[in-house]
Amino acid sequence: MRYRRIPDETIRRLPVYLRALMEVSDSGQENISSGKLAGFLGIAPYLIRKDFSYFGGFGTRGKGYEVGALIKQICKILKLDVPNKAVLVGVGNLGRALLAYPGFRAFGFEIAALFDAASDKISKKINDLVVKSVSDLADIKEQGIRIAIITVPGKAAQQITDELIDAGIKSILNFAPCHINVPKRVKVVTINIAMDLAVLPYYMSKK
Amino acid sequence: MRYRRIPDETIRRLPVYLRALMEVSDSGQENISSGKLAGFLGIAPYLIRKDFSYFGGFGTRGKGYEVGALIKQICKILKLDVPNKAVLVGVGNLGRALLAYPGFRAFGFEIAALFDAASDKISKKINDLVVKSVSDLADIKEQGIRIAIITVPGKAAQQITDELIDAGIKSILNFAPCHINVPKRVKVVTINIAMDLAVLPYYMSKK
DNA sequence: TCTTGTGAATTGTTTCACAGCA
DNA sequence: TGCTGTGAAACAATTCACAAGA
Repeated sequence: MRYRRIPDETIRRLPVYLRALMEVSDSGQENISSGKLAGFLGIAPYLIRKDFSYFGGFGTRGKGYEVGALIKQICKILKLDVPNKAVLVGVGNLGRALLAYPGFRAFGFEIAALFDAASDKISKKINDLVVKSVSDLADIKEQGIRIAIITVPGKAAQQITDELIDAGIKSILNFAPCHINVPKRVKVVTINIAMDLAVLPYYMSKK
Repeated sequence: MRYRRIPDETIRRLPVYLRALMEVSDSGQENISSGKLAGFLGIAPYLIRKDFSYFGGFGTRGKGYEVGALIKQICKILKLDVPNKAVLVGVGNLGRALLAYPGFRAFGFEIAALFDAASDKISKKINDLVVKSVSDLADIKEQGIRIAIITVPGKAAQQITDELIDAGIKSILNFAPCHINVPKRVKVVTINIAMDLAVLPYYMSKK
């Protein structure tokens, strides 16, 4: 295939493939076809093939894809082949739930620092990590952390974002229910739980 | 504008607009232009105008959109103008965090029933709700609950989904890190926290 | 003059159909 | 025979440019 920019949608699906492949691998299977994978994932087989083809065909005709090799390849593409440290800002209910969430580790992520604004939380220890004051955010510079997870109230989100960027953060997973302004070089993914829920009644009424 | 199907992406943005408009309204402003709103949201002004235009022009040229009327209109489109009850299945860390999450209420959602599989959680009371056993899921039929939020481990997700559908659930917000099979008439939105995080290293390395 | 509303152009993504290799 | 890989077609969403109303 001649060179083409890799679609963002393809990148978004790679972790989905990765997780499914890790499960297939655990079950001992060494090969899987796009059709089988499609059954697992609810994604069309031709879309799976096209997605994989952007990175150079590593399937075998008649046989499917080699699971182990594919896992390695996707990890490499996504830069998950090295450990990734993240800082969590906002140790409320959601923040603490994320801290206990096992899904991050599976992709090689480690939450390596905690910050909060509330004085009653600062200096408390959670999961072997001491919660620090947001006024000390600059500390993460020395730890080489480039990813931040924000679970602060909307009102605080922009200021925390600015401080994180000053402290060298290069990408952000944002749970605050609002848009945050960042320089173009910084990537933001916003997860907006209430807003994802809010579309359901619309679709329900259509059926 | 001649009739056209409303894009899914437009629907997905409506709650975003709604939340911003509620803030604008709280601040006392009665009118807002697409340009101003664009500044708030990081969405292009012409896209905002096009989105609103699908529902019939309710702006005024030279002046902008009437905030109160627009809020009412979007609520009506999304069917958020009536209270919506939801059931939460899986009262782990994430489930409890969602239970405490104030964002749902702002859109008129109420978590009206809790279920879990773990016997040590069953019959416990959280926020005035008693946790029931998943074997009693059929109970929700009588309560007229049509929306479910699933925060169970991946392994349990499909079985819970099937039982929810038997119990009359029409749409699902799924936090389990896997695809769930449902009949076409049921709408599923999956939020996959770890997978949203997993794309960040890729984009970081591009800059 | 300001700002909406919208056809047309552009860009991006998915689906199809099938050639070609194991 | 089974399944990949991929151009081309179809579909979907965004961006542009500008006419027209307040």
